[in-house]
Amino acid sequence: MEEHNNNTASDSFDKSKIVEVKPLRSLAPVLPKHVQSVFSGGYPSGFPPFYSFVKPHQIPLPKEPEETPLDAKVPEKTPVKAAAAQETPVAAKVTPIRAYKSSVNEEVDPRGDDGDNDLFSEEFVGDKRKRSSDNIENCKEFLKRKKNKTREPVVGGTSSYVGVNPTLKDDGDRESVNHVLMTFDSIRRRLCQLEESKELNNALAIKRADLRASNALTAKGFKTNMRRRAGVVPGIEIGDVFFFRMEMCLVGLHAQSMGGIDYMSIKDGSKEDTVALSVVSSGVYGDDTEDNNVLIYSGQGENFNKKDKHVTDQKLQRGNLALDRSAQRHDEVRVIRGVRDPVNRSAKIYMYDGLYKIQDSWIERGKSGGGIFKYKLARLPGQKIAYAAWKLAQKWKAGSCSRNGFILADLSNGVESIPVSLVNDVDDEKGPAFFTYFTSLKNPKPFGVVQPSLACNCKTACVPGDLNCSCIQRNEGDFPYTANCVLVSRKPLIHECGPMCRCFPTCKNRVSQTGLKQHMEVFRTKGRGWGLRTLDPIRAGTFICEYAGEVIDRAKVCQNGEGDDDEYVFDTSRIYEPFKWNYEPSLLEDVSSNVCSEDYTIPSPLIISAKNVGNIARFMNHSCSPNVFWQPVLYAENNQSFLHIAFFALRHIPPMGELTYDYGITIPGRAGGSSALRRRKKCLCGSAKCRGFFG
DNA sequence: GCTGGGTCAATCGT
DNA sequence: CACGATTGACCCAG
Repeated sequence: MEEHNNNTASDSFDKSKIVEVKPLRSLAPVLPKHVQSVFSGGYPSGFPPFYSFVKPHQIPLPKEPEETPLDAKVPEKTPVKAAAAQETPVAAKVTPIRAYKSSVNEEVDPRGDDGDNDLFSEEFVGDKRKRSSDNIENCKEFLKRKKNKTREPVVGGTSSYVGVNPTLKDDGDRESVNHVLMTFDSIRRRLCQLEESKELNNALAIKRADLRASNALTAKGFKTNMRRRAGVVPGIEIGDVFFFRMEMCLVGLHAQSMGGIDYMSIKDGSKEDTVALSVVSSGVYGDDTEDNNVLIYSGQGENFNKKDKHVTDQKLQRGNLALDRSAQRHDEVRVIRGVRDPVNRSAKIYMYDGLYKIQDSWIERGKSGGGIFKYKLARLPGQKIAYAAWKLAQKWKAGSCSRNGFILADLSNGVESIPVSLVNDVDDEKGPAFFTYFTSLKNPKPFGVVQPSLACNCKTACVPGDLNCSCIQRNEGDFPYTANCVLVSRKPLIHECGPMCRCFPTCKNRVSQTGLKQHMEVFRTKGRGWGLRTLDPIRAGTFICEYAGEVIDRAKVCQNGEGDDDEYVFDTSRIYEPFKWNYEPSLLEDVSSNVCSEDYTIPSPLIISAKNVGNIARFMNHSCSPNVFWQPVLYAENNQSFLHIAFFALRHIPPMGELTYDYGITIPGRAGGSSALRRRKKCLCGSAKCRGFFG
């Protein structure tokens, strides 16, 4: 494999290219001060506890809040205060959200009155297909009932699902916000999967999965921060990103599903008044300015009537009136910046950019001649840098702007199709210790299970719902990814198409083999060595990278066990804290679905050392509230199946967000060496749910 | 590959 | 309680 050592070639599929990075020092592990049982008590049997995600932003960390001063113009002290001020003002500790397993359902039998059953049944043979068509039936039935305005039971009763604590429905916190967002997206992904697999059969399409998912949650009262408020929304942090307007509705950031201005009426003594709460800048009216702390916002109202071709002025009513009143009272208005998604041109990404005040308003003539209200909003000083950081990141990506601490443009030296920059604006370290950049596994061992047919015979690309595809068959009939290449559900094992399959390399069932898609950066953290962060916003379920390195056996780990040699070891046999990521079928009325187990089944442990050979994954730090998870992926090469470890985004990750995953805990006595505890490192993740140790 | 028009639709206020 | 105003998300034609 190593004979072609050509760094200049740019074929990202060629895993054999190797690049050398200058040797430098590496960070020694910090040893724990005292011994502690990490998972003391374990979990209630039967269900995994839900992660807390209390402090998902690793930048800035509470202990080092001024890390990454992205904007030199901001005085050094202000961001610190801002970060503290932005801390959700939760008065009392709220009981954690309970997760419990869905019991056998007693939901309404979706069959009966619907005559569409024939659309789904014939072509499918076997148990799984039948259940799958039931799922579709259930969804359709649910949607039909929703249309007929049938009231769904609220939390409690016989329908069991993972709900929102009733006390958090009005006033939420970080945990409830993340819980709602993750549940929303899990359902949305599942609906996409159902829709895409159904297209082959010409059946009724489930369009607008975002709206359907929102319906499903709304029907169950699965929302948070429903009390309308001006100013800070508890649990929502400046810089949070959203991929659908509905997401902002569900967590109380902006209640209008379409309208750009959210407002409410208030009673001021005997007088009724109206206040603007938030605005969503769609980024299409030319509302961007040179200064990222200023937003020119256009009022609402049709300016040009297409029917009678009549041009009208905007009226000082509704949202426009609310903005006017808020301007007079100097109220704070939440601002959400909408930006067109460069990856998916028809989609938009939204970022919460904190509180602004209306400084000025005037009327302009629009292109068609009608009067348009304009509002100048200025960002309140002292808030954590968010939208401006995103803009800066875009400039850095384009190389159109110099930056502090810049060391290397591409750590992978051309091996990745997208450069991986190296920066350190923290200390004098000039780079990580020597290693060889490589994007897959060296010396992999064939997977222990004999597969009857390792490859599929699809002609161009495997199509969701095509049950003749042997790769889809091995995924139990489900296509693991949506058309956007987003993972739908965690599974014990994902079967991808491989080099032996007849389908093209562009087949959507090869997500983990297509290389880096996001702009990544290796950066110096404060106190945690090097870390990995993204310059692009990443949506939940997105493939990030494989854990590349040399496959080693346990004896080798023991042998290397002293010192910091095991710092770069990934080991599937560690204890990993379980968490729920997949959709909850009871929320979908998808009750007959066989929900994927989220327990991985790996017959023999896979141990990978990225000490000498590896990719960006080796720089990802540990967190007890991570935003990335790993997933075993299997595909065939040279008549044998090989297991790979693929990393996916656990939730949306904002630009400049650090990527972290749970390193797990080494089973005592198994790790080799005299004491397993020796290897454990003090955790500095700063999460509220921090276990204190990892490794 | 990109744009622009068409379609469907959720939410809150009136 | 129904309807209107708003315009996002996505699709398809050009």
